[in-house]
Amino acid sequence: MPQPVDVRDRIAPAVVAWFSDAARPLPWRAADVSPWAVLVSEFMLQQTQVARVQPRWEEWMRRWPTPAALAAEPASEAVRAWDRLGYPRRALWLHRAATEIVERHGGRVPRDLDALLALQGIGPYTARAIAAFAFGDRHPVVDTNTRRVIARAVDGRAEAGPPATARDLAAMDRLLPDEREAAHRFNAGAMELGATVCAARAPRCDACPIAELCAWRNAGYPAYDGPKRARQARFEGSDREARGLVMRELRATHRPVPRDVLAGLLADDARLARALDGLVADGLAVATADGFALPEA
DNA sequence: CTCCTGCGCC
DNA sequence: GGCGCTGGAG
Repeated sequence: MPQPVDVRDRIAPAVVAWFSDAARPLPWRAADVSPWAVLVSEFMLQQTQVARVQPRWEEWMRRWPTPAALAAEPASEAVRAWDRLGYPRRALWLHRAATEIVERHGGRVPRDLDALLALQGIGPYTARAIAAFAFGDRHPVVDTNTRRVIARAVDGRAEAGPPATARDLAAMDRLLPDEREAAHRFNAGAMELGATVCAARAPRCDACPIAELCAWRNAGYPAYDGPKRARQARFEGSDREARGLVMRELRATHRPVPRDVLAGLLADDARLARALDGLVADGLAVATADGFALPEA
């Protein structure tokens, strides 16, 4: 059962108060970081945990402190420096976004939501995260953690179910304080709560600042009855693994890698062929006379 | 095994 | 709305 409005209105203040003590001191949350630094962190954090992102982010900020600095280098360097963060298309997108920022916005990260959404690799989540966290503007920021917190605290369900962007944004907007700074802190605090306390597997309700307000807890933790999320396919032996192996090889050198060298990485030649096709289609690899290489453009 | 600050494209 | 995309940690 959903919460009555008066209970719902107590959620944000409680989360904001909790967050002022509980916030992890992540470097991209420091007061003096640039919007570009926030943007880079948001790209890296798409589907990737904080602990893995932090060292890569530090390196990137030292090497490319502005969009212009990154745009001045070939995309191959971005892919190389992405290292093993996973989903290497994000490195390509980030490089492209830097170029677009230089071309369209004079090298400054735009503040306007539609301008942000028009950049490569920036979708509904990342655009609002940048507007909210880098510029302090009031927008609902909804990631997988926030969706789970809302599902539990407001809707009384154990899981959020499949994403529905418009509905998710509206749900967060209803909880969001009017005042900018409070909205900013609630956006960040709700994500933090989902990441550190209201965890998917093992929620720590004893440490939760809104436990007494939580519809799911107050209903006795009913089991999730919605659509089951699809099982993630096995990674060993998958095409994903093959892509990763090829990319690791391409990143390790500045010269084209002959196809037979790549074939030595994989017993299954059909799998290699699919991986190469996919990587070329994604722009992550280019075929040359001497083999495959990272893209320079 | 499941989960992770999503996105672009079909 | 559904699918594919990486890799590591718990």
